[in-house]
Amino acid sequence: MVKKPAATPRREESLSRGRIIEAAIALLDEAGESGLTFRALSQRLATGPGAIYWHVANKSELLTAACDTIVARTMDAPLADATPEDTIRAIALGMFDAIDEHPWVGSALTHAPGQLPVIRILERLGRQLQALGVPQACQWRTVSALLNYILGVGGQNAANRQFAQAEGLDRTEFLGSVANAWSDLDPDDYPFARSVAGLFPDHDDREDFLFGVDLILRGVGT
Amino acid sequence: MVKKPAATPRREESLSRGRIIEAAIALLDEAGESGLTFRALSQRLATGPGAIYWHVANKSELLTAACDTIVARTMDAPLADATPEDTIRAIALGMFDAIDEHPWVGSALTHAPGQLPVIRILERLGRQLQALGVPQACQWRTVSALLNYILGVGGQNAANRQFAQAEGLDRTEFLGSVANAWSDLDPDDYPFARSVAGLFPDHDDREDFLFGVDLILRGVGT
DNA sequence: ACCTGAACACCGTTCAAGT
DNA sequence: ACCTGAACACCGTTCAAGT
Repeated sequence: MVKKPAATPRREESLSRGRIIEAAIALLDEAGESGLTFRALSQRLATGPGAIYWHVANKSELLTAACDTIVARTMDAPLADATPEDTIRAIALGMFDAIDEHPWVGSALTHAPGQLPVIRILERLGRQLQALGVPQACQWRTVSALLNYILGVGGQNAANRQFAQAEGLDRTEFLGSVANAWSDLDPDDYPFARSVAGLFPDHDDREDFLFGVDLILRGVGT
Repeated sequence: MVKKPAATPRREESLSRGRIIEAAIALLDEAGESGLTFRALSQRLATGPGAIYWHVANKSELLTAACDTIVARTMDAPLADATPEDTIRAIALGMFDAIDEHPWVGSALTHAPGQLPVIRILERLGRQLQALGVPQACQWRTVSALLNYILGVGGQNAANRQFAQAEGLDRTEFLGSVANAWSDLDPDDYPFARSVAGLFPDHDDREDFLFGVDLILRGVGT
């Protein structure tokens, strides 16, 4: 008598877009950007790869949707009443911390220009610029500047993490290896990079990030 | 008598790292980021995929090397004597234009944190900040801010191009479709995004970019 | 030393077939 | 309507074998 091979365990709830996105986030957090695979995802959901396509158009849409879940959660966090400047700082720091916790969000944002996750951030920043009295004609350029700075830092952070992970280094080891590489540069060609490599391992990413936000805000104020 | 199948045409010069990078740049310019494939590249070089690995460690190294060629060319361009501020503007604009011409450079930069292409930009910017009299303790944070802004804009530009190309739209059509999508947002949830969508299709990316650079420079000056 | 190209271990995506 | 899973058309990378 031929016995059927042990069936894969039945999932309890039926598939849904929400459950798929939830599983994608968990996978991305555990295994990084390269860990999100339709095969790995369908295994986690106890289904076949094809099933996911019933609820989601393709991988890019899935990644953007996962990113949007994190961004929405971050942007919906209530903020204490504060000056527009402080609120902008809080929004920016919120994104910085979210990307720190979910590095894949940094690169997902870069790959979804003009999409909902980016719009959410832009909307919150823009309102504060209006409150700040930035003239209408300058509002677009000013949010753009703030947003692009935030996206730039986020992308670099994401890439740093991925790089470190690929080499099996932790943050300190990775920064150390970069600092070493910079110190070995030709003194004639790269005096500045060398001069800055020394104080590199002790710096605080978060403080540096905020410094840049303040630089822009100071520019807006004048 | 068995005839051998027509041999693939012999290449004239032998393979070298330089020729591979050159071919990679041509391929990236013609077919975009997704066009760079070891198969496509080896066909263009009239060789097998394995041959490339003799000269180049892997795809990521190849992409970074191609990116570095463009960045080096851009950073080595002589600049007219000018104030440090104007020189910084020229450096930033040089990168903006290079990414405009080679959109893949924008995303390659994001994926090579702390690597040579980024160092080249950082070095040039940093020297101007020194000339500007930025105190040593602030130099790292200030270049970081400028650099991250440039990388952020570059990444967005690259993504915009890729998106437009994937949908078969030109720049104007793409901007129009984004503006439409923004105009359809819920008026209660996204008033700012909607207010800004209107003047969206006529804006000048390059001017917006420069506006952000000036914002940061103004912040540095105070 | 340098090159060849088949083979390996993956991908995202599709689609006939099932329930 | 929703799910299954084999199949398709790709990838990057390796490696025995050639010159």
